[in-house]
Amino acid sequence: MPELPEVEAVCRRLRAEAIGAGIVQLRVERPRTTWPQRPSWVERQVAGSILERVERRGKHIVLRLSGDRAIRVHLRMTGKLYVIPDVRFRPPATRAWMELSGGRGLIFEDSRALGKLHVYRGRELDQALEDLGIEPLSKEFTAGWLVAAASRSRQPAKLFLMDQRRVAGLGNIYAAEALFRAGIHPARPVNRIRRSRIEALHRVIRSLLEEAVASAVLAYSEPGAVGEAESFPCAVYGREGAPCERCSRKIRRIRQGGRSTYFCPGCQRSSSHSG
DNA sequence: TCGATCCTGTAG
DNA sequence: CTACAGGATCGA
Repeated sequence: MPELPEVEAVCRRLRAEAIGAGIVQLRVERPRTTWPQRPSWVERQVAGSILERVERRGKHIVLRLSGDRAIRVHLRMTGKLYVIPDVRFRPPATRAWMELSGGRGLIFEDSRALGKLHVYRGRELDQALEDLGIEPLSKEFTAGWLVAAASRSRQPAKLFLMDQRRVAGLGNIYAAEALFRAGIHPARPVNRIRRSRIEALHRVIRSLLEEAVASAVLAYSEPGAVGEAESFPCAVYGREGAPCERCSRKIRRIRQGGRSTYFCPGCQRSSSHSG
């Protein structure tokens, strides 16, 4: 379920609930979850360590452990990572889990089982993350950076935004929402978009993500909330056929890179001369 | 740069 | 039954 804002919410909650906890044991229920690492090896690396820090890089969750170990979790489409009070009561779709000190459980639940969990020692983690692009909420992500990156690519705007090697953390929803706010047609090659509009795109990516993080954190802090942060009010995503909130034209859906793209044909024109 | 693929669940 | 799902990777 997660893009950057939801992953960020998960990280914050884990920090509040699990920092300092001992990891009594890790169990991998599904070998493919840690592939190509062997489950038995992964389990051995982690047992007996302390959870010291929780970090986010793009859509990846990094659990820093004592003993110079790190766990990297990617939730993909349907993954959830959360603490339960009693490790004995695990949901059916649990793909991996940790017994924390005191009998609590850290659960990696994932109905579609596309999510991943890997363990790294020392510097190995940096290698695993080296292909990831810039953090869109960092100070390095400037308008100038985006203008330069866009000028070097002929990719359609939406695929450009979703390319994790460029900007890390945007997915199908927030890429579409950002393009709507910036008034950019999702199929438009990024190197043919006016500079001022790329600068606008930079601004809306920031504000959109900040809003979405706030919204996800709020939704995810509700008691009982376990994985969902489906609270963000989308202007285009999932609204095919509904009227655009700005111009009342019908939201359209097209296919890009095998995925659905939603956009407003009135607010996001193929030519750069839209209003 | 595209399509197929990895999986399971749900909606139509 | 088919289509689709907030992701990423692989081979053609």
